[in-house]
Amino acid sequence: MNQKELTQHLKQVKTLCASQGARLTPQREQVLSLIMRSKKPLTAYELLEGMRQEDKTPAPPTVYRALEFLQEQGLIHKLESLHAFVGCNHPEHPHAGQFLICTDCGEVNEVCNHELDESLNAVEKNQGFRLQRPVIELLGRCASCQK
Amino acid sequence: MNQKELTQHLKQVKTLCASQGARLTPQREQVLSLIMRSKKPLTAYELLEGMRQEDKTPAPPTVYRALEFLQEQGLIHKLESLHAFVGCNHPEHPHAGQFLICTDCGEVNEVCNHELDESLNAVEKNQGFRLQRPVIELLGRCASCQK
DNA sequence: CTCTAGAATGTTATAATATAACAATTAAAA
DNA sequence: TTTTAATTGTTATATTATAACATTCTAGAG
Repeated sequence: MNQKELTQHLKQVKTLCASQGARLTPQREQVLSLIMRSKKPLTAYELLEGMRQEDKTPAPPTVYRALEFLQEQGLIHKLESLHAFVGCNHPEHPHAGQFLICTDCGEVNEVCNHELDESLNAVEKNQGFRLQRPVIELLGRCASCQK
Repeated sequence: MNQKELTQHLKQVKTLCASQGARLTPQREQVLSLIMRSKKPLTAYELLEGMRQEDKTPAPPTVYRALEFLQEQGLIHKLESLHAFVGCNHPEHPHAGQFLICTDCGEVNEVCNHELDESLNAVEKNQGFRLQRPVIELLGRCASCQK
């Protein structure tokens, strides 16, 4: 996401947070910006690096707290298989993500496959299971890396 | 899995490994047994505890190596969202697992949903993505924990 | 059977990820 | 303005995982 897109995104996110009574503080906004600008998922410690100022680096709890907040607001997703975080492009309606993760170039693509959603619903029904947090991370090689 | 089932399972697994030229050493067998007997997924360090003998505890690389071997042989699955391992009940034909994980009681249920598999195939085709390792972990509440 | 190469294990150290606990500060609400 | 709750700062430490190198074991060649 380039600077222009980011500005636009942040504007939308601020409105969203305001409507939820959630406070997007400067620190949280900084973490979100770092994530949205990155082409690749970022780990907590990579974000800490990114937050470093001339004189001081924040401590781990700082970034983990920001990440917790951003996840709660549905502004980012955590990729369990990578211990890393990616931005959510559709924060306006909460959803669990489905991710295609290229093990070659590292790019991550959030997809919204309806059929897959329905399969999950079916599993829920069959098993009497109440799904709260689906983790769908599809690791493999993306189209361009196969050439 | 009870003692009798475990014995039966180990017998099958030994045959399987033999046919692959893979060596199921006593240590690897011990780790597999601990995992198969457990009702809950076990972390690497829980397994280390389980491997402790009167006088000495093995070091972390010991258990991580055994876990690596067992995963390669398709005898166990790693749950990324829990940093823990569960046994595979159908090691005879290799497969990626789909897991229902109860966040209440901690039980894990490996399911084999065909529809879900097909959805994954569809995603692959649509996106030109070559799926190598799907991570499907469905966290929620199991039927009995909802009562 | 012996030798040897490769596999497996042992050992030490440390990297990478994540959270607990409590203090200080800031913002919102009464 | 006060006071309450949320946020941030700080220190320490827990948890998960791997690197690097030494030693031992095992299967197969000769």
